[in-house]
Amino acid sequence: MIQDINTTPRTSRPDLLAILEDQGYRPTNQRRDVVSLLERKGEGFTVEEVSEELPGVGRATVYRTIKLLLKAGVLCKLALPDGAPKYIMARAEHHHHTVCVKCGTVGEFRDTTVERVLRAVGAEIPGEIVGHRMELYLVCLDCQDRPEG
Amino acid sequence: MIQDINTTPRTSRPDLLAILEDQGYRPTNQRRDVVSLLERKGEGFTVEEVSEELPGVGRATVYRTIKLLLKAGVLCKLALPDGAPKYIMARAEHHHHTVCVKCGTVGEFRDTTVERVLRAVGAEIPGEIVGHRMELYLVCLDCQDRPEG
DNA sequence: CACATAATGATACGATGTATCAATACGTAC
DNA sequence: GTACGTATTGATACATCGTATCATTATGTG
Repeated sequence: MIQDINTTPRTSRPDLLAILEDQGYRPTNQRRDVVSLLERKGEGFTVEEVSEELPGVGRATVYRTIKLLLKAGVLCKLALPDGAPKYIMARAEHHHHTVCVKCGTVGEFRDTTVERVLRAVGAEIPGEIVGHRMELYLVCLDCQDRPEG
Repeated sequence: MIQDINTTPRTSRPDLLAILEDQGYRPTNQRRDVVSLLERKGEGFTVEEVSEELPGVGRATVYRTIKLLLKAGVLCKLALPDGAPKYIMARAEHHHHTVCVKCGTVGEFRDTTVERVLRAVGAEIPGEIVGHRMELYLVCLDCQDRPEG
């Protein structure tokens, strides 16, 4: 029922730049730099963090590129308990995220039951469901092992 | 299974100021002003909006008071699709929110299945679940009726 | 009343973006 | 390759959502 997709291979590294090109966007050097860094990172990052690591690319351009990748569906934006945003490479399948509230590590899971329940709930709520957001917050095993992080 | 708690009476208007006093906070005039406004609003608001309606209370104090109410559990903080925060008076029972992406109206629902599924998912994920976030985004009936809102 | 402390407000600051707009790079047509 | 129109960029300013600081003020208690 539940699939820990962390142990399954990630969708074979998509060529993010090619995805942008397919949508009619130009493959500029700045975009090349950004997606190249994201492909190396992948495991949960903030935009400011990316921007700091790319001093040669303007901050606005980093935001713009990440916004394009979000729209293209190759990035997910998720929220920490306080609402702070965090990004992670998306998978092909719809899924949800877990976030360790101590170390910030992001995990992923997929559970068909969750989707079925959401659909059932949606069917009984007036209005047309157009999306949802769901994150599980946890203390990961590593952080449990060292109580005073 | 699903309860539309929008039609059930809200927890008999709690005296927010008394709740703060019970926690050892002083019932100042500013806090009185803030909670009085929140008790009249209730249906989804931002802090800036509250602050603008209370020119006599400093912006920082509004934020501080709302933070106290959040900690006390009498307010919920939820996120719009873009992550923008919105607050609403909490109910006694745990519940989730729906947000109309057109008009921003917040609704509430409670579904025991959702909680059971989340517990089941949590049991199979390494680490200790300490919280979750879930919002449904929809286009409410009113907004469906006027297509170009 | 006096005193210790909690609370306030002004201000500055930090994070997360978006809008503007002149300068530049890119793709295409020749 | 050149010229041209347009997409993109970067600098800057601005908007939102908060928090930190700190001198001033209000509050509760003895």
